[in-house]
Amino acid sequence: MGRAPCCDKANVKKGPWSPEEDAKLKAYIEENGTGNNWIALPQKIGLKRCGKSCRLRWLNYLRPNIKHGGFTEEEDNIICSLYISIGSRWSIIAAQLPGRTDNDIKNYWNTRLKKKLLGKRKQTQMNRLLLASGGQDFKESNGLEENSLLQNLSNSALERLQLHMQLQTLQNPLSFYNNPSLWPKLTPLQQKLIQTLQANGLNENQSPLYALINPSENQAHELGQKVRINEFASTNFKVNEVEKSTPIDEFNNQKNVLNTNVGQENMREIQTQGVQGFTQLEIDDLILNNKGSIVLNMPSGNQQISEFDCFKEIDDGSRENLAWWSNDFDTNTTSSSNSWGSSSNIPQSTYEGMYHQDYALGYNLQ
DNA sequence: AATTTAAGCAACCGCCCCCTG
DNA sequence: CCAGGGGGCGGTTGCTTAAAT
Repeated sequence: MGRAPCCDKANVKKGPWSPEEDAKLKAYIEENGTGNNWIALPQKIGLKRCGKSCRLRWLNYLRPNIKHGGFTEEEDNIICSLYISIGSRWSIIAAQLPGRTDNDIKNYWNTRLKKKLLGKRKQTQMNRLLLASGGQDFKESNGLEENSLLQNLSNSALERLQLHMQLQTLQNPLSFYNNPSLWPKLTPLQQKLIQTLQANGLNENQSPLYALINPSENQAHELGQKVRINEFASTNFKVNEVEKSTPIDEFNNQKNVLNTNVGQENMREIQTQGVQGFTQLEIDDLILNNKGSIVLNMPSGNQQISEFDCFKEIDDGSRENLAWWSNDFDTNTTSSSNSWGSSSNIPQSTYEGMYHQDYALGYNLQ
């Protein structure tokens, strides 16, 4: 049993409003107001429209001082900053822009502003992060649903994170994302491996051992998401490696991965012939420390970082902001999509604190 | 010039908050 | 205190127009 509809669906007109309908509605409301009852309004005027439809038409097009199109650079900045801070709370965003409606801003964001912000090239870069983190694209490409780094992020949060990083990169070329010196360090043995390869003029993929710590694209695909995440970690970002396995599991996992990744032949080659410049102990160490899951920088234990630690170098002191990316934010603070109004159950201080943090960043979108 | 594809946008849908009786 | 229903909201649809082929 659903609830009763707000109007007689069979007897209401749908679709675009005619000038006559607009005129009727506008004239009536200007003279009498809405009477605080939208549902009853169309009957009074003699309009065959749903009350909600009347309300929408009035709020979005007929009421005075509505602006359409021609968004200014300043408005763009405000929309973007607020979107990053609070997500798709269009009514709140609209409240900061006199004359703009939530619907207009929503459409503007979805069709233009988002594209303006995320250029083609940067989009590709960010997709890599999403892929590596188990984002939707990657899920679709390999069907994996579990073990994603950012699986606690909602789509909206991911998008905001993406935008935040994008803007961070544009604004600060020395930020974490653009600064290799901030990227995680290789272990001494891993450095030695790479140096040895370079010294011998070998391509990385010519070494079966190297494949242990840097699987190729299709190898990663075969191995699934876990490897993919770490592959990305090895070259670009610190990411979180969720270790759920027991040591025995890890051992078996390692065997499976080695069998799949390097192949029986390569493993035999490594084990029987060794690798030039490396002792058997070092080879074992490399294999063991990389655990088959190709954990380059987080072999085990202490080097692991918590989920959001990986972003703490985005800009120092702003780690608090990152809480707003998480699902906790979306679910815990907004039991519904529209609980952000003046009657919100969120303490005002929290709201203001959140609001000012990113808003103060004053992103320049040019 | 005709057709297809993409973009823009108005309007609808359905959920949920909260007021009222 | 509770249930019903109106208002408000975000997500989505589908129509129109513009651009590309």
